[in-house]
Amino acid sequence: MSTATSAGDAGHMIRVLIADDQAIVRGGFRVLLESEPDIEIVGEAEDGMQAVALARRRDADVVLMDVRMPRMDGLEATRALAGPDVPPAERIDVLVVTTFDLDEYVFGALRAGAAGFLLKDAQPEVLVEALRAVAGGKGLVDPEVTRRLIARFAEIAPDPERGRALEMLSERERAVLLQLATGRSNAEIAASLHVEESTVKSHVSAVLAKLGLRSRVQAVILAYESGLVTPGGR
Amino acid sequence: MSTATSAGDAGHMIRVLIADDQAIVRGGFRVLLESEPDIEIVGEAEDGMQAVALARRRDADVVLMDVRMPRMDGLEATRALAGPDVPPAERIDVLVVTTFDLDEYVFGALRAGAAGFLLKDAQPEVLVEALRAVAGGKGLVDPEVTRRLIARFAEIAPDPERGRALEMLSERERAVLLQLATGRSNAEIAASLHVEESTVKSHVSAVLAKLGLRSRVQAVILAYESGLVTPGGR
DNA sequence: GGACGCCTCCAACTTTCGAGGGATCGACGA
DNA sequence: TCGTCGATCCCTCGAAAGTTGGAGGCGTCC
Repeated sequence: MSTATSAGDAGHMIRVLIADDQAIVRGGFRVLLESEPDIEIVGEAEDGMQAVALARRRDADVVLMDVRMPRMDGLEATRALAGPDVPPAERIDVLVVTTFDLDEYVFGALRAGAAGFLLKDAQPEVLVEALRAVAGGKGLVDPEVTRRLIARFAEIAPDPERGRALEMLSERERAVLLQLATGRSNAEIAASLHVEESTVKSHVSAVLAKLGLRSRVQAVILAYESGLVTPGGR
Repeated sequence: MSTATSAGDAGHMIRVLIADDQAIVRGGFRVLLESEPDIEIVGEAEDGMQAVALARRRDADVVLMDVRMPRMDGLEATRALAGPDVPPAERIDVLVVTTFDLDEYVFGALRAGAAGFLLKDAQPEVLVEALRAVAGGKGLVDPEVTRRLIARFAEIAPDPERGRALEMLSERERAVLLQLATGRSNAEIAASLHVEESTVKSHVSAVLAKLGLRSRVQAVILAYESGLVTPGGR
């Protein structure tokens, strides 16, 4: 929350690395960006490996990342620079720019930690604007793909309303439900919680009774539907 | 895919309805938009009820929707105009514009079917641009909130990689897994699939064996984690 | 024609669940 | 102080869930 020192600051240049396997494309980006007073191109990479290494060595603020690249693709490289496994202090923002408007790329890039996603046919001003937004701690998704992103989001987003029911559970019962949702048996939950299996059974029964369910499977489903646990559960 | 007749077309005006409970705000939007040659304000509403009714009666292309409103809030109104329960032909695009940058509003609006989400402190040009984008079948989310949208998306998006395992299942086995993920018992699945319970047990055992799992609960978890089923499961 | 995978079913068996009783203890509020 | 609630444990018992080892039919591929 405090890292972004307002990118457009006078005197503070946005250090950009361009990663694309085609020299022509890199050149295009370069001429486009070099005319901007607040943007500085600190390097070019022609594959994902180079992109990750150079971004770190040159201390880039933002990496302009293509998806299709040899050796390591843009999504993997994004994961290495901005993914959930990277310590927050070491993260480098990534703006993914690709020719291909594929869900696989869009959702993949965003899951990988990209802060922005643009199509290469976007207006040059949009690219620059997106770069500034990303460097400023904001995000930007091409309007062309935003609709699909929203649709997908609506599809997979849990309903917080359904989570209201979970409020009637005691703390311990919620803990047990959390364990249930990992697929553990009563015996395993007991071991993990350092209590007897009989106790776990009591809790499970209480959970089912309070939520009006008939089996642990239904409890797990509710845990997912309500957002108590998420597929990417970290 | 074919509806969007390129909003900025000469001769084709974007019919906009403004929904906000504060007259001053409506007035602000009005003067801002009336100077645009391709935008036509077809009405104003001061609550959600009015917004929905007027949008339909005036055949609006886009509704500029505030969130906090009396009688029916903007999220509910959005659901009524663009929600998943509305037949595609009757849907009216909604651009949610609010003062408050709350996750509840952002995610709520997008889940409700909004095509765009802006904060009221956005630049006027951005608002106009967003309006055109939405009318053109595109989407737009304020860069200020896009980061959080992406982060949330990454958190809840299933990993398609984990779905690869499901490919080794037979069609019938996948059908059984789908039923499992609704919380049905073996007996209920049997009834629903018009087979004997013993058959269902065979299939369930096969599913568990193929996926290397030990209980139906784990199978259901995999179904969610892989995206075979989603919380918003329609 | 045989091998193979899938779907359907069966029976017998073990293990796990989950419900239905209790019980004790401590905390907290009326 | 009493009542309530949560957490912990106990036991019983019936009902699910899963395993194992079949079997027959059906289609495909070689």
